[in-house]
Amino acid sequence: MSLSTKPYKGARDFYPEDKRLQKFIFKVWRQVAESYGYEEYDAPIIEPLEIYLAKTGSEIVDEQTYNFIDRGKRQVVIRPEMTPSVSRMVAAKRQELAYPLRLYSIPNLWRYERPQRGRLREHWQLNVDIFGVKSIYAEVELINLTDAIFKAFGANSTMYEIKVNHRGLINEILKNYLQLSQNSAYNVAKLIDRKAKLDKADFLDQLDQSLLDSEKANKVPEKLLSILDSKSLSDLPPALTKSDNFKQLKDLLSNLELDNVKYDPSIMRGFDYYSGIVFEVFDKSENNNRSMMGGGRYDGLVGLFGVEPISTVGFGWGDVTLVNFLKEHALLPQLKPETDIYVCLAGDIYTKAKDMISALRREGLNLAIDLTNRKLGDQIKSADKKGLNYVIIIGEDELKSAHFKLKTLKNKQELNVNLKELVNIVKHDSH
RNA sequence: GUGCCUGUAGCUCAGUUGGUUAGAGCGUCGGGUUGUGGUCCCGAAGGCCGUGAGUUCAAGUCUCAUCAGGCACCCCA
Repeated sequence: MSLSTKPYKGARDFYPEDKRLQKFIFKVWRQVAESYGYEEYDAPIIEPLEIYLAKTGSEIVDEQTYNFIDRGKRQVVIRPEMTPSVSRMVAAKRQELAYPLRLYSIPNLWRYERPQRGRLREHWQLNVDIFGVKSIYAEVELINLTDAIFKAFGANSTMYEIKVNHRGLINEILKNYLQLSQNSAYNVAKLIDRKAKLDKADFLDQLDQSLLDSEKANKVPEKLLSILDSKSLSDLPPALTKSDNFKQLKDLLSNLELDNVKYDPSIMRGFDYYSGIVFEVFDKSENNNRSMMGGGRYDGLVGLFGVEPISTVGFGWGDVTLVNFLKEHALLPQLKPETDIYVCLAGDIYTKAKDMISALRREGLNLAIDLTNRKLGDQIKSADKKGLNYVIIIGEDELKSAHFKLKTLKNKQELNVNLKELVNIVKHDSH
């Protein structure tokens, strides 16, 4: 019996090629977040169970976390999301932080679930949060930031759609407008969340099961369907347009100068802690039929740590869904290896060539030396296989003349150059 | 946790209504002479057909179980 070479189910190995893509994604995420004034932070990958219990949503904690009892008999969890951690950190230094506080992080998160397209057991997630802003300008900023990231990856607004809704407005609809019981409201909320995945008949069937007879008699299904069919805020019944929540949504939409944002009454978001506006971005391609990223306002989470609550808006954006998006729209860049030059040695001259190589490294070039003393053809083959473009050959002749044979693998060119010329050519090409 | 689909070489797959020693392409390794790769030519290695049972004269092919993977649901990035 031999050991399996496969990575753990739902988790990934990152070979250099994969890691290069990840580095590229993180770089874009960081650049855009920092261009909006967000600062990077991090937290432990293990957290006490309690910080998820209160508000995350029970199924995630009960059934989808990696959790265990540590040697000190503490119940701990490998973080399934970042929001409770950052809330904890902010609560801990609530008095001394400067607001608005803008934070971002790219944690690796784990959830115990069956892997499928766009959903693994592990992913890297960009988390961006702004603390201490009560107005919808916080939401405006984060949605604009989201859009800026898409643009930075080369996407255009026909490739994705930003959908917004308001948790408070949903609650008003369910409790005041439709007058649902506590229990029915809960079930209907979960059902609305699934609406996009159900066909009309199934949706109606499940709606029927979620409601009390008195509610059905009260025309709840008809009223609800009419609301869910709303394509814009102006389609909502007049009774709802007077609420503050409605006004916030309206304000938000009028402040966003994007042509791919729209109100969608079925956007719910899974986490229980959302308290205001929520938003999600969807790939317009049918092949990626699930939410790419999402977020919203959660004004109550910091307060759970025993301090005065702080208004917060944040979002999470997973790398798996992003890569699917980039692939789908042919936005993956050609990424070059980090190594600039492959050094082939003609003969056993490593010791003599060392100074020459060091001199090149001092010029800021990345050099990989072939240490095998194989035939030159085999050495060049290695460079080609690694995807490198430049090869220099160093042998007795080159050491004497202080020149290199610089080979460009792409076009088979071979130049005899000195150190300065070599540096110029390679640097010019790779930067 | 539930459902559906799929397991044949490192990878992608072909294997006729069950019928002798299991196939291709790519990849790998070696060769085509001495300091020059990608093309081309020649050659080689590499499979208990996921695993276990059953049906049959005969199983890669049929049945069941089991494991693994994919997709969908649940939930969510």
